[in-house]
Amino acid sequence: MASRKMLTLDPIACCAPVRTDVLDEVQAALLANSFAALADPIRLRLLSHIAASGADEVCACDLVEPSGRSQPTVSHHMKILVDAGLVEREKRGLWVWYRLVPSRLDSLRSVLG
Amino acid sequence: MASRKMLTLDPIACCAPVRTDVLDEVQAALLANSFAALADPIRLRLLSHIAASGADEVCACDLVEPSGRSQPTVSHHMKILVDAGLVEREKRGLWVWYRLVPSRLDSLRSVLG
DNA sequence: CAACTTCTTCGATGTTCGTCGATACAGTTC
DNA sequence: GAACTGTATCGACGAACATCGAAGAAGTTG
Repeated sequence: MASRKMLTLDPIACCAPVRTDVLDEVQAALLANSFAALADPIRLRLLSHIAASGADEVCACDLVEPSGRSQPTVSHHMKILVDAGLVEREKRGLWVWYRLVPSRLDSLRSVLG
Repeated sequence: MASRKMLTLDPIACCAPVRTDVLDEVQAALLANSFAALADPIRLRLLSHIAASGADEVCACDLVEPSGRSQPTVSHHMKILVDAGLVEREKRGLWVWYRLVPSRLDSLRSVLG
């Protein structure tokens, strides 16, 4: 609002009342964290790589080379995706396997609609 | 692939072939930029504020106080949303009005599905 | 147990980001 | 034109981030 109505302009020009926010600060922080996980080209390509694979699991060892980044960097990015709940991690023997979490992607999608 | 197949473990344990990425580097960079616009709690609440208002336009002057940030900071964040194509800007008289761009939100949503 | 493999964590570095006060710009009022 | 109002830009600073090499942790092989 501020001092907007103290000016004597056309009253139609400004402003329609604004309802209360639907997102409180906690929700916004959580969502922002999830979107931040998607806000990096490497991570998007890692996700895409898993989604585009025929299998529903992908070995970590198959993510390093196509990403064009070092192995520690890929591990770092995968941790961010896992922490955001977009990907699940499972270690079997020496190898680590990643799976998408469709429900989490769905819930993010619903926020945009 | 790496040296995965040089080890003599259970061949079923590792690894299914991985298809080519669906996202090339250019697409990934563009998408990452869009998601980065959503990767901040203040910007999410600004978007939410516009969406939750009855009107399809919201005056910039009504975004500052509920955001809890300074006017320059809000202006900065709105510019990021506009540059990402998520919001449209229109100046009328002294005031600036913001509108959501549903088509852009839709296209982002479709990426997650 | 010793050597090896995969992945994570640590430490360091350069870059990007959010924030605000001060200032500049655009439009209105008198 | 002078004073005022709403918004954008500038400059600076601290925090967060991406990146990599090196070292550590977990697991396998012989």
